[in-house]
Amino acid sequence: MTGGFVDDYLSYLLARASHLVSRDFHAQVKRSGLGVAEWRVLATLSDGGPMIIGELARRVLYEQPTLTKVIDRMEEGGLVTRAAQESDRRRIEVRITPAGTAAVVGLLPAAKMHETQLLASYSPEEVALLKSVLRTLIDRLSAD
Amino acid sequence: MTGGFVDDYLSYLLARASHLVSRDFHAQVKRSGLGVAEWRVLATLSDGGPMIIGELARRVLYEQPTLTKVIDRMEEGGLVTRAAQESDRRRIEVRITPAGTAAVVGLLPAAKMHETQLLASYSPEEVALLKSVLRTLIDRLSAD
DNA sequence: TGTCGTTATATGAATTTTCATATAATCTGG
DNA sequence: CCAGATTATATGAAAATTCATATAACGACA
Repeated sequence: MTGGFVDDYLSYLLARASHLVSRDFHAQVKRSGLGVAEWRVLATLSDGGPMIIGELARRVLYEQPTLTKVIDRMEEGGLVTRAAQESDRRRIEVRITPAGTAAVVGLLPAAKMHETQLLASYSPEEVALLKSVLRTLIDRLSAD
Repeated sequence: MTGGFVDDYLSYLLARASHLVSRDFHAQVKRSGLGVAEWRVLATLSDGGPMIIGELARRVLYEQPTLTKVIDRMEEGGLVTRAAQESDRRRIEVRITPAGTAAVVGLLPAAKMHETQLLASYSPEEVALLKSVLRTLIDRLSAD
């Protein structure tokens, strides 16, 4: 069952850890009436302010055409608004609405709590190193 | 751009690192004529031998009905075969074919090389701790 | 200012994925 | 041995995702 190539392969460890770590919380997200895509968009916007489609797509790990359709649905549902920037009307700024904020406000502390529980059995040094390695990987691979 | 909740959130760091780490290699997989799902299935089977649908679905991080359809296509394409176990005919064993092996055989060393390059700038201790934390997270969350 | 190359988002058709449930085999208690 | 509960996979309709490309706005330069 274990011991082969795959079980020591970084891509697989990351994919599986990511999958499992998200699983329980994503179930909670769905119970609250949001999909995972909506959760990611709202968490990102509520965290960092308005963002254009392309940047938001990179942030939430979707292709641009996929995100455009997610935003279509969310705009329809009143969770976000869409408006072209004055200075460059190609750039469409997505902005969270009060309804969107209301939809995530309860999930944000739940997410923090979920993370705290997950990491409770590791030392602060281990957690710091884990996050540091992940962040440097991300930074390096984002620079394209 | 940085410094908010999301940028320090473990789920997000894992998802983004996983996404970026896989991106280049997945492009290579697609150039070789396989999809990501096919690559994962073939890598898993070539690594660990035949496996029933349900276990394989957990391994490759797909829902069971999704994997059933992936296996439909792969069986159609001659990459795997499907056969019920003697002892329990509900359990369908998926087995890699010579054609399946031929399709992944070039990718496996490429995957190893990709990982080696990614981790080249970290110390062995950092790599060991990273993988150890990921594995303990996985083990803990798999136990359900 | 008009044309060309570039960047940003949208769209449509085809594929893939999901959700709920059907089918089928096995197990369990009486 | 039988009826109901459980487990494993398959199926079908609906939804989401992707790929290629269309549309539209901007930038540079003659």
